[in-house]
Amino acid sequence: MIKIYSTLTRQLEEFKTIEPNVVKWYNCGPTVNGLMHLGHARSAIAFDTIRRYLEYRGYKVNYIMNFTDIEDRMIEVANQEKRSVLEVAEEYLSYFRRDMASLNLKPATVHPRAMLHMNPMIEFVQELEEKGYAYESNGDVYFDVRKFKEYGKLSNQKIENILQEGTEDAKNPNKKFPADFALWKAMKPGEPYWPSPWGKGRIGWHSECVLMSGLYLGELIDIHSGGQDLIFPHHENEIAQAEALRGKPFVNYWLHNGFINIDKEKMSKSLGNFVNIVELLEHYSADAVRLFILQTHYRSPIMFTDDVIDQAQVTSDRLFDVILLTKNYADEIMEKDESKLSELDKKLIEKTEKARNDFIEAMDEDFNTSNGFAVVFKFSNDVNDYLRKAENINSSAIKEADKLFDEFRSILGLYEDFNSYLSLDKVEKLIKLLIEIRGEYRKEKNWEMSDKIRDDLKEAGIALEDTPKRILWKLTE
RNA sequence: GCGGAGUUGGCAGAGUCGAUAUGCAGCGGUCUGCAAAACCGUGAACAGGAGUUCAAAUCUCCUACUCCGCUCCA
Repeated sequence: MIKIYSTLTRQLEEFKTIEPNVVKWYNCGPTVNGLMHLGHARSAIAFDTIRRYLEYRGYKVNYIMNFTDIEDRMIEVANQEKRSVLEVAEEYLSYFRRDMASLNLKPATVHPRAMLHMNPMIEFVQELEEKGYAYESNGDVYFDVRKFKEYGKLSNQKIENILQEGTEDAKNPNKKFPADFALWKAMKPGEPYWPSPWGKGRIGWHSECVLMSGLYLGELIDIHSGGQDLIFPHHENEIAQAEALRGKPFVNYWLHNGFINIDKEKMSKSLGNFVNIVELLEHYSADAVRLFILQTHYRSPIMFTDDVIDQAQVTSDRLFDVILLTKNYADEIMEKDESKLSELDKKLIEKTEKARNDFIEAMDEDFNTSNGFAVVFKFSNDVNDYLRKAENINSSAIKEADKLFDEFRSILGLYEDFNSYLSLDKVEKLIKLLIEIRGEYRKEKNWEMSDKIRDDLKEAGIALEDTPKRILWKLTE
């Protein structure tokens, strides 16, 4: 049984989907006005892993993650760079896709974009207005939070404590009440716009996600997720719109990931202390970054220091080694005689089963990847031990271990590409070395050994050709 | 001010009433022609104070400190 902590109830709850074996999940994605940084990566990796785990547990996960491409900051950046918002969005979007791929993040089922959904959003705001939850004011449209009695329930705040006087937004004279939030923003000079019943303007950020989640997943969804900073006001405002309009619940489980801190401060765009993913990946592998993030439970804060990510790199490399060694042996064709299982074989098989169960147990408890990794590391010790101590490596035992490593890798999103590890460059060096050694044998007229090397290589798909001047080699098959 | 999370060994980080978390780094050992790797063992922690309990890192209260949200932000 999977348990999930929901921000709304502030406790662990049994995970039950609306439809059997299907998860409807909306994750609030980034605003594409800059490069992907470690904070985005934390959120994306945490939820990517949870998604992968749910898939492992047999769910079909319909995972929607938006890209916000029209927003105050988008316009700001566009003006700074003297380009259109669309151009800015296109460029950073492509960078995001690139960085997400390099972190081995699975693409969402759909990545919707606000700009492409302007008409249904306008209709959505109109409906809110018709039902009396929204009011127009000088071309803006605001949500009247006092009309929604449960406002504040997600962030656990009383309406009178929200938005104190003196904050920028509370002073907005178009609002009836300081906490009211914009559904539609009237165009200012130089801004992009869409026509609407209230004049030229654009959609407010908080409406985008409600509308798009409804469009792609339906009115009630299983999971809605994002960073902890989105609890208020963003998700609070989503609930207000969705539930006011529809008169029924919007989301069953609210998931929020913790932040990454640098020097005891949160990493954020506004503080300018963020670490870009492109730059980080120049020094550390994507696997190390994923491991660094997943070693900590997704709701806890992470302190970023060079030391800690260095440690993660070492750990990641060690883990990779044992998985690679296992794969090397699992790929070999060995006699499969299960009646000849040694004590060590049997023990390894037992440990494999136990590790799988322990891992599932850890992950079932609100996706506790810390405990999950503890299981993975213990198991990797056992396998390392087996690989060195077993008299004969039994194919059924090592293949089970390899299979479990594959499961771990696919859930945690680690070491996806073994082929790139065995690069042609390395193969080339290896072949040249063998040719050199064979040359020594030929000098000694040790034809038995030199022929063996040539024959065995040929069988492995590497053909050697002895020509007068040099030895040519090529890969066959 | 209001709301929330937290303070665990050298570092990171789980655990939440009774077991050895785990990783990195130490230290010792095993293996070993050399090198490397690996495995095993080991030391070391529960912010401070009071209370509840047979038993508390784990529950309650108090104190101190940290972080987050209340403003665009993952």
